Amino acid sequence: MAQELEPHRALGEKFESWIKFDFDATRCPVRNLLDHIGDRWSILILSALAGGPKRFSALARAVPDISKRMLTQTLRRLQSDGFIDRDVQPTVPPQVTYSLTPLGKSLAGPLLGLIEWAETNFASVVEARAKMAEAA
Amino acid sequence: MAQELEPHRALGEKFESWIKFDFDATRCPVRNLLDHIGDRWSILILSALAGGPKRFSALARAVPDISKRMLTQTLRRLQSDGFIDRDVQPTVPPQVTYSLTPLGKSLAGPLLGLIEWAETNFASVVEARAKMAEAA
DNA sequence: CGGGATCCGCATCGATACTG
DNA sequence: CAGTATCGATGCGGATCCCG
Repeated sequence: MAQELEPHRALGEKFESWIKFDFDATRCPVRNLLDHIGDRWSILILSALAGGPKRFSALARAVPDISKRMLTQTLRRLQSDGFIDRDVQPTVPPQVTYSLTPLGKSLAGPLLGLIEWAETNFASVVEARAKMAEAA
Repeated sequence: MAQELEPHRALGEKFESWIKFDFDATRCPVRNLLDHIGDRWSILILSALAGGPKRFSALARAVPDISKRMLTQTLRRLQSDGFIDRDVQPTVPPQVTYSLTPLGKSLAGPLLGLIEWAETNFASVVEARAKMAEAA
């Protein structure tokens, strides 16, 4: 009846195939992606840049609770993964603008799916947690 | 021409709306989801269970490099978030089976999207990293 | 303005040993 | 079998100071 395999079945089959990579993070695509954007900040930064290019200080303002250290670190990593571009204008004072690469933009689709899920199902999760808490 | 907004544009607009939550993890759905399944193991466990219910030891075998400690901890958390069910058969020795709840299954869709992206774009990421490395 | 360098606390996680 | 308890390392991440 469904035109495709149910998502969770498909996910289960995917999982089986990962074993072939011996769960080596350098070879398993999923582990690799998780290791690189699964941290606290990457998805936030990527989302912030999704609306258009932003300068370093603008990013810092957009994500108020990130330290400069972590912002720099996260940006470097996203850059070396090919998700964002770094454009330096050698003016005084310097202007550095970050923007999504085509690869970065292509990641926005899947990310958006996850985020929309979070928004629609947030209430259910909170409810589930409340039930667990009162059971304890 | 696109029947919907380009994904990265849509993501950018989402991001703007998160600011209203003051980036409080207890109220912002996205931060909350990230805090709970953004760790190293949750997505792996969820994927392992997507193929069908599994017992504790079966999960340990499916994800070889997880310690019992982390497996237990991750399972408890996924359970309290309402993603998985824990079924205990009071036999000797005990049998504990974990399975995805409907909520957990509903998460499989978005997750699958992300995973398929990782598989198709893994090569590009590796290539980007190689370019960065040689530039240094 | 856009970082780099350094110091350091704190939470996370792994290994090991023990239990019902 | 399916955990719990305890200990210890490690490394993430914040705070601070400095620089071109």
